[in-house]
Amino acid sequence: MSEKTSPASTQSERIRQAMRRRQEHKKQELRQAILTAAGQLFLEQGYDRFSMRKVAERIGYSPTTLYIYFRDKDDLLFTIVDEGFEQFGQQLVAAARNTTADPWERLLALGRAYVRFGVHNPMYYELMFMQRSDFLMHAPQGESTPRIQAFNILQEAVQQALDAGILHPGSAQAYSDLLWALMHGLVSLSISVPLFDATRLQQALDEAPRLIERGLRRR
Amino acid sequence: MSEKTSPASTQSERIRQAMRRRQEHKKQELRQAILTAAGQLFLEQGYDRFSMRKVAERIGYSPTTLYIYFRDKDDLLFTIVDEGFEQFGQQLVAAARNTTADPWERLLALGRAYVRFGVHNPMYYELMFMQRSDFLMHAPQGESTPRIQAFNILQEAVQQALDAGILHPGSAQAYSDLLWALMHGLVSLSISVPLFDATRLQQALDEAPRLIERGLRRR
Amino acid sequence: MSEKTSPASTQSERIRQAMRRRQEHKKQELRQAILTAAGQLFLEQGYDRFSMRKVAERIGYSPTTLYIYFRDKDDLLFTIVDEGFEQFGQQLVAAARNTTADPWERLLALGRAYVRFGVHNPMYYELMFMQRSDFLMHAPQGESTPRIQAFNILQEAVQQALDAGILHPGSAQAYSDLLWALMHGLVSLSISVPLFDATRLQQALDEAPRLIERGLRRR
Amino acid sequence: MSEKTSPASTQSERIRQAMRRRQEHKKQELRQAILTAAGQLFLEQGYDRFSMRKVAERIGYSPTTLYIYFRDKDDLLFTIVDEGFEQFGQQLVAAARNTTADPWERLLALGRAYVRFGVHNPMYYELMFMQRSDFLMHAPQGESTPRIQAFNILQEAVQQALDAGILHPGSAQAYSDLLWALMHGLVSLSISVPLFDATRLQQALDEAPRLIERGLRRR
DNA sequence: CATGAATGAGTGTTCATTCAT
DNA sequence: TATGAATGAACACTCATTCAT
Repeated sequence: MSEKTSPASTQSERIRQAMRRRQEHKKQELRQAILTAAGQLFLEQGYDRFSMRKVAERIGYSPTTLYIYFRDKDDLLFTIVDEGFEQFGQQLVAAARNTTADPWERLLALGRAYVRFGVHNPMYYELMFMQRSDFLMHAPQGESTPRIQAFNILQEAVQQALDAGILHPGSAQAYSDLLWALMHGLVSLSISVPLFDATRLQQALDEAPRLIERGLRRR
Repeated sequence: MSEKTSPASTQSERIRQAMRRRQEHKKQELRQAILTAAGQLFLEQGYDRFSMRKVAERIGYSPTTLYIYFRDKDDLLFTIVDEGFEQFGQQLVAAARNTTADPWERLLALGRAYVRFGVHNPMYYELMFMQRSDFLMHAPQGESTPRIQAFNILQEAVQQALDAGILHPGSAQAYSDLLWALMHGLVSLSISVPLFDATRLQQALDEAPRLIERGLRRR
Repeated sequence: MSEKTSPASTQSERIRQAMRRRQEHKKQELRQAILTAAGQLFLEQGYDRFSMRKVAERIGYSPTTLYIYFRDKDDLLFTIVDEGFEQFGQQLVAAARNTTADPWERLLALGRAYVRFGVHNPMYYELMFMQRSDFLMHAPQGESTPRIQAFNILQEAVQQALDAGILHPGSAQAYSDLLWALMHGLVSLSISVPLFDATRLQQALDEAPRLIERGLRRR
Repeated sequence: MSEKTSPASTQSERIRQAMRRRQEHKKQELRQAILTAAGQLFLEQGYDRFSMRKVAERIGYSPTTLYIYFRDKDDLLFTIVDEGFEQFGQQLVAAARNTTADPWERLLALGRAYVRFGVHNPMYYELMFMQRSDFLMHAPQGESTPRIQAFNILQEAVQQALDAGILHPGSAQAYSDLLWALMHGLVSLSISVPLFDATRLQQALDEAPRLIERGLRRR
């Protein structure tokens, strides 16, 4: 009677529940396997060579099976994008949290986190911001706020910096969009333009904080 | 004897020549029609829904006909991209030329020209810098310098500004990459992220020169 | 408990198994239907008018379906060729086995078997030795010895005859190649030269053993 | 007045005739160029990769032009085959003529000539006897005897040898068909079976006369 | 004579998806 | 739950050939 799950339950009820849990577990495992395989495939072959069949083949299940876990191709990509936004949001939040004291430092931290996320998760990034940015405005399954919300944090940080008198007066949105554009430009160029290689990216990144802080022009 | 086209020519020769000219004209017209239709289709449906057959249908010709004018699908896209780079290069050069005096102004003019090109020619831009940036390193038909050369002008402008002591000392490449990233970020977000609409783009653009000139941080 | 199929099995398990068997059966049937239709088409229209789509049409399935059963066109042909070599090998072996005693008789039996195979299975023969002899050097699926191995039996028979002192001394390979050429000549002429009809083939065949035994020249 | 071509002709008539001759000459030249290019293409790419377009491209004329000189693709191939049979016939006749004295030697000479033709002109041979043997029974343009006539010479030589009592008594046709089969087997194997390489062919050829003369069996 | 333009028919192949089981 | 079977739609591309000029 020490089982806490539900106050009064027969043994058979408990067994059935455990089975269901185990099944649910397995189900989640396969679901995850699909997502993982899809991610790999996407990374290796790119968006337009990505196909349900190839994902299925990769995990050793039939293509049909994928449709048990995902309504259609878009639903799968959608889910990947969701996971992407989840991690993205977390990393931005973490970056903001670690630097509560100094608003300026927080801005820089957010930028670094953004670029790091993109460079370390090109697959997510490409889906989220390059190939399927139409997903941006959809809400993740079960939630009501669109994914783009993840961005509020940047705008808030800018606003706080403005409030603290650290930035030249101006529109929080315009400032944060400029920062977004700069970071997106760096990440997306490094993803899609072979010429813009790791070295160039790094050198640009090294210079970026100065650009944001004091601009390029000498006085 | 009043016909000037060629010193000694029979009437039939002249007629034939005129016919050939007319045919050539028609041919160029159709070729252009293909390119135009391809552009529209591309804009409406996006890169991965683009197909030769749809282009053919759109102009009311058989798919086979396209292959008279273009070797294959890539050749068609290639041609579009070429035209894109042609205009792109010209507009950058023009922008640089109009502002010979002030190196700083020239930088800003280049930036404005870049963004304007991208925003006014999203189809070109998407092919050139987002979907088929592999073309960047190819040389256009008949030439030997890769298309990317169009960029030297930016780097040169940065270098001149450095030489003039207008910029904080630093790497010309890193600076110009930063500027490129910023502009590319603005253009590509406005192209592929519906949320990043004209208003936001404009507000960011209005602020951009100040960012570049003096940064965001107040002193 | 009287069902013998597997020691302990529920009824539903047995039913499922039977279903699977039936399905498997059906699948093999369709697979065979494809091969048969392919064979017919090949015979009627020849190698270069052979197409996957026509095969599909012939069996009343969509072209796509063929790709469930065969990786691609070559795989289909490959499979036909495999079956051909299987039968070919068996018939040669059987011919050799039936005449173990007399090495000379074995040679003749092999020759007869070769020609009979070719004449009775022109489709196989054409693919195996005329149109896709590149398959000769591939190994059948799952095996490692190339298909051409089927030929060793002829060379061995020649060697045995040489060892037995029945043949004029000479190279086993040269002898067996000559025999091969003679038989291939007969079969391929009868397949591809309409003029070389059954009667002529038969009359040549009747004379062949004498040619091989004592030549044409009178002494 | 020394021009002999036609008894009474004005100068203009003669000029026109010369022009026509020159044109005719040019026309024949182009026709020949087409045939040559077709031959090369055929040799390089094989029967089923042969196409009118490629021939046209090779000579630098438009595909349409080929249709001025040849009714259709088959007509072109037909013409090639004709030329093949022409040379083939000549070489056989020459071989027979050079060895008038000894009927046996003549047979061998014919065999050698046959094989040499096939090996030196695989393109002709393949069209004539392997891929388009349906042409065999057509008559060349303007003639009435089918191309296959070229073979009478072999049958005649056999008959002469029979008459001279040099061969074991038997059917001339059966004997000549056997010889044909042997030679065709050697040539066609060497053409279409990569495994049957030059060395093996040569060794078989070296042994062939003995096979024909006295068979393989030791007495 | 030669061609440029054009096409209908056809090729092998891939894909997302559904249905019955 | 998972699957095997199947398909309609599409794709890029090639070919032999015709027509008007």
